[in-house]
Amino acid sequence: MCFGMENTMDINHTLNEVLVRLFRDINMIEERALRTGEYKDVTTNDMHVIEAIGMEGTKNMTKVARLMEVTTGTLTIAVNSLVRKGYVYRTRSEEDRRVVLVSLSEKGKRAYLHHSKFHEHMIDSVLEELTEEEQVVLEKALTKLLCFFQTN
Amino acid sequence: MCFGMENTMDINHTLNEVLVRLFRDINMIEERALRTGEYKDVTTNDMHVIEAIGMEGTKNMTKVARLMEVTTGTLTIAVNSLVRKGYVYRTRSEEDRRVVLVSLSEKGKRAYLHHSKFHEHMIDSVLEELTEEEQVVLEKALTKLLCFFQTN
DNA sequence: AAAAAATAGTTTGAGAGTCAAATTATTCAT
DNA sequence: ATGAATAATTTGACTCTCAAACTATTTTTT
Repeated sequence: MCFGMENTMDINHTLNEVLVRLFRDINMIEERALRTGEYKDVTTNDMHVIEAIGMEGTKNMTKVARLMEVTTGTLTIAVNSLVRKGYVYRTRSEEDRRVVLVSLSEKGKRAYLHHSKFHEHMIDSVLEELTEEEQVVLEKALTKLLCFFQTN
Repeated sequence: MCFGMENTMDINHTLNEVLVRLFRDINMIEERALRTGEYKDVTTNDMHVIEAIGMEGTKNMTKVARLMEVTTGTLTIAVNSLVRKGYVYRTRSEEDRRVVLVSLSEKGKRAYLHHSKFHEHMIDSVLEELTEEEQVVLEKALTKLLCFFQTN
């Protein structure tokens, strides 16, 4: 009922349609779902930084940049903004004073959990209408899709 | 074999992993796959414009902008660049001189086909490992996923 | 027919995100 | 102790985005 995915279309075409939409809209969709209430000022990119920093303690800039596959210069700018907005702490390491350590503030941790809850909710919502056998097929297909990307 | 998706993980977790990766990396992945050879200078965004203009004749700016869900101002800039790079023609309508008509050049059409081939190849790669019933299940699951996005 | 309103597109100003290359500060190695 | 390597930031340039101002043209109203 969501929109016209009538079964007159062949599966190949339908799949292509769905994937094209997912590709094109996924970031916008996720951003819209995430930027609510307390987290109005968090962009998708901000959220990825928050995710990469993670809940456990601190990480240095190079490590976070590598996780995100961006340059440290790019990350510096993203972290500037997140520090300004109060999601991230930035401190200099005492052992090696070249190193900058970043970590999530309480607000940052709340945003992290907000984000994970969204993902859980999404997964649950998708899975709850599928049988176990169907879930296995979905997993197989998506893993294959990722595999295709990583080798092409 | 692509990466560690061992079956010790429960399916929910695996699915979440895959979706997170697809979310985060899909644009980068697609861009990397598309920007090859002749099409080195085509960004993902450029490709979406090319897709929205389409293979059949001309469209006006407003129509293309609506398809892409961006403002006409944004589209003007994208089209400037695509005209400069030789993928798109821009002409003024004779019937209504306010209207600007855009269409794909030969190079633009080749890029369009390059893009569709990539998608076809991708879909085939995913489907070739699934039985017909599994394909039906996959379609159902993905449609559900898209549905979730469009209503949440 | 003249004036006002509506429409199509471009331009402008501003902000986010990105990279490569230059720069600064610090540590490691010889 | 000097030179090389490393960590991060800064700079300059580009793309993508929007809202709002603007230009040109067409349509509607009076």
